[in-house]
Amino acid sequence: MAEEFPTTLGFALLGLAHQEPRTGYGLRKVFETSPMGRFSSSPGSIYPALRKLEEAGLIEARETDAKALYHLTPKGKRTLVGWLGRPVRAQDYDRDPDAVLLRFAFLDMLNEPARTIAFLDSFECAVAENLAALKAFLDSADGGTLSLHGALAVEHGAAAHEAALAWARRARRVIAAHTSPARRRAQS
Amino acid sequence: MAEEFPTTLGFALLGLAHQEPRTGYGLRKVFETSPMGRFSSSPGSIYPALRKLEEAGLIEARETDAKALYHLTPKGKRTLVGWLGRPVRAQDYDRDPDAVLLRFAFLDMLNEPARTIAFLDSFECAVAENLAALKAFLDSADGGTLSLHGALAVEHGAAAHEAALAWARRARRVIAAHTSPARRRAQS
DNA sequence: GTCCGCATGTAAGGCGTTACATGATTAA
DNA sequence: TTAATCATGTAACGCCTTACATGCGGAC
Repeated sequence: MAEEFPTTLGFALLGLAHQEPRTGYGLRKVFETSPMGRFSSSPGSIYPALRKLEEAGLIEARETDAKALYHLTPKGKRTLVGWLGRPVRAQDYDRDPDAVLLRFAFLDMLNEPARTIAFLDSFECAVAENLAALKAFLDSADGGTLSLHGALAVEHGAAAHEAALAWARRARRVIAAHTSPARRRAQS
Repeated sequence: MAEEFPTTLGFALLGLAHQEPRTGYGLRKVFETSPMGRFSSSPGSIYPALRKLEEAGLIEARETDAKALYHLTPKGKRTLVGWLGRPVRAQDYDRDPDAVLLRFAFLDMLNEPARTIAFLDSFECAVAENLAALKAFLDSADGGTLSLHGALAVEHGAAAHEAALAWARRARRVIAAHTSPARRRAQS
């Protein structure tokens, strides 16, 4: 049923372990000390998630120096890269914007600006679609069913979407600027 | 454990049933045809939630015209009003912004602009606090641990918070304008 | 010698998700 | 009469949450 295997939390762990092998505790610390905290809270979710990733063959604990550091298996890396490569659908951003941004955050591991740009393309489409839906709802309901407060609440959502669009455009510029002469030469 | 009884979905149902008594199906329809859809999805969550609200004595099904319409009991109304009156804490907005906006949307049932203003006060504080935390994180981590993509992802969050602040200020103006001469006379 | 941070878990509970099922009424 | 909409559910499953529990090592 639904079989979306690694959970958002699972992908967060996968991405972090790929950045640098860590212990379970080390992973927890990241959640506690960064905005990534939204994806977890304390051992009750992390340790079981790690075990499931391990059972699925996506990570392995390697004993290094008396510490068991988790690192990605090839399969784990494939899974992570596959996740990163998915285009952003409107429902993705609607249901769980945080997960979408998590994907963006990990996208730098690919070191392929073109992938990031493609991500931002689909991101903008998705957000624009959701924004249009909100506006359509406001137009259709306004002057009737919707209270003043209700309309304002929907407008909060619309404002958030507009901010996301502006962010995406800025991100695109930043990425482009960062991929200037030096890197572009190194790539081709 | 944690005993936060009515779930966000529960409060959504409470608020909708208070606006106007509806059948379970009628409530479902609201979720399917409005941005409130974020709080539910299909019967598997709504019917059990309704039963729990009924068992807790917050709503009652009244047989009207061969249809069972749910309406709030006095206790249900007290619970709802109590929820609406809570100040917004930083963690509230951080953990579940949607729930906070849902509260705002229902706030009009009180018909007390002062309450709405108080809500917006605490809302702004909460958002500002979260925004400051994100900025502090960016400042502390920048130039080191944080990748370009990571920093951009955090900035997306910051942009959303700033949009929320701007929205709150605008909402305040709209509410104030709506409470102009005519209503103000009626109130005092 | 005590406290704090490292490090790793388990147990109970609840809630939402998906998917399956069923019937009545009304419109084509 | 066949399809859609109204109307109400159940069952399996999984995941997160909270809270509890434990042990080691270093610092003061």
